[in-house]
Amino acid sequence: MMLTNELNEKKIHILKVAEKLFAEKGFEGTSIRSISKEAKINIAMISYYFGSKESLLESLILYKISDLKQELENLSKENLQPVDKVNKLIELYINRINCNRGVFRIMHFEMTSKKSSDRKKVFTEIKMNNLEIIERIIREGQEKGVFRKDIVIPLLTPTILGTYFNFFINKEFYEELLDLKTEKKFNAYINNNLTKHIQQTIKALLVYEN
Amino acid sequence: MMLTNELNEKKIHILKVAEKLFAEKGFEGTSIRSISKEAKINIAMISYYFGSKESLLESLILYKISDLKQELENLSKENLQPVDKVNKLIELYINRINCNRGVFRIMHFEMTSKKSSDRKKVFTEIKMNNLEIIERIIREGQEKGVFRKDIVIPLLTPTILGTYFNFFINKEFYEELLDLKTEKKFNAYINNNLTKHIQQTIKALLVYEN
DNA sequence: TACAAAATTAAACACTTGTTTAATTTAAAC
DNA sequence: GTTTAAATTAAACAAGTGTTTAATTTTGTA
Repeated sequence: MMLTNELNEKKIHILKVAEKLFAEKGFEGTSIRSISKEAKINIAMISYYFGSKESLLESLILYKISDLKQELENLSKENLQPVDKVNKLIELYINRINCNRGVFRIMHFEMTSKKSSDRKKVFTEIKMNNLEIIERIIREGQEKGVFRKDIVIPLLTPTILGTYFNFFINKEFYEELLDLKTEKKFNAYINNNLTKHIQQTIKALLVYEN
Repeated sequence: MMLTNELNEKKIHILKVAEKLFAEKGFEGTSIRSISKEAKINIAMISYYFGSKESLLESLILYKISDLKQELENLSKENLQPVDKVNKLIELYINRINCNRGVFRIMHFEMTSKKSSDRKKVFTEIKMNNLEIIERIIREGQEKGVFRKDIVIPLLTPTILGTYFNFFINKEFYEELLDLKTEKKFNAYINNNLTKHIQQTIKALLVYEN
């Protein structure tokens, strides 16, 4: 019955459609029917391929973030000045998340209520892993005497990701305020101005002495 | 038919129950039936009192944030050093939002899909207003020569609120990581450590020179 | 007490949801 | 060409949704 973890072309097609709709309407707000309609396949095919809506989401997330870990790992081993490394980390993070809004929005906002505890474990693991990498980079900067010693490292991620997500959540507001009404302008602002803002913020926090 | 905007005891009771459930399960995830069950009233009473689930949410939001504007207004007129004023602003913001998680979570996370455009207008107005007050405070600090001149003021809010929300969204992760497993500990951490982290971050950004 | 308005109720309504069934078509293997 | 498994379909299913109805109880007033 084709209920495997492998991804063929049709499964990928479905995942892409699902991602698009999830990004627009959220996970709960997107029905299997709307996915099947948009993907031009029969409703039953989704259960046939993925088993359930939940498993579909799981497949989507795994499909989308599988190589982020490796990218971060590579970065942490690069030979860069501490500040540059952090800047690059932020740039990589924001760009990556911005390219995969749909999934990350669900991961960050719609996971609170659902408590499929094995999935929670997977996410906790990912977060733990990312935190360890960041920790390594910060400690390196501290040892080189560039960063302050009293940084609460686990709170850096909320500031980095939170700034992005809050900006993104208030998309319409900032589109109006900053004249970013085309998708191109909006993305350009994120990749330039917003990323720079976050980099400045984190740098200031890391090196500023009272 | 009791479809007014005034709030009697029973309506407030319903709002409180709704807030609690919304905080736990989200707006879409909370059914009118569950509200009526928890509030120990008949399902029909909610339509009877509020008209619809949407209007119930609207009532809840207005009920919860009606006096925040005044608080901010008062703060901006206080006679404080720029840094202290910003710190107090952050403290007030975080405390206020943390006390009204349920509503703010919905306002920030569940408004993307729904586009009841008159409600959007109300929120845009609130955001605009808050931004103006922050702008006033920052400009004051710039004129006094304490803050940098090149601050992108509209991006301060995403960093302040985003940090909080991202921390809150990942509640379970940080409960584990930082040993905050009781509600008391968690709230204490927010009111002390997290607030301080945000204050440090914003201060560093505002006064740090490259 | 009698009357009218308000409050409350159980039941029904119309609709959407995710999932499953059982029949049919397509594809592959022998 | 026949057989067997996979892919695809339309239809049904069971459960849940927000809302409305119409009947009943409670309340306040004359």
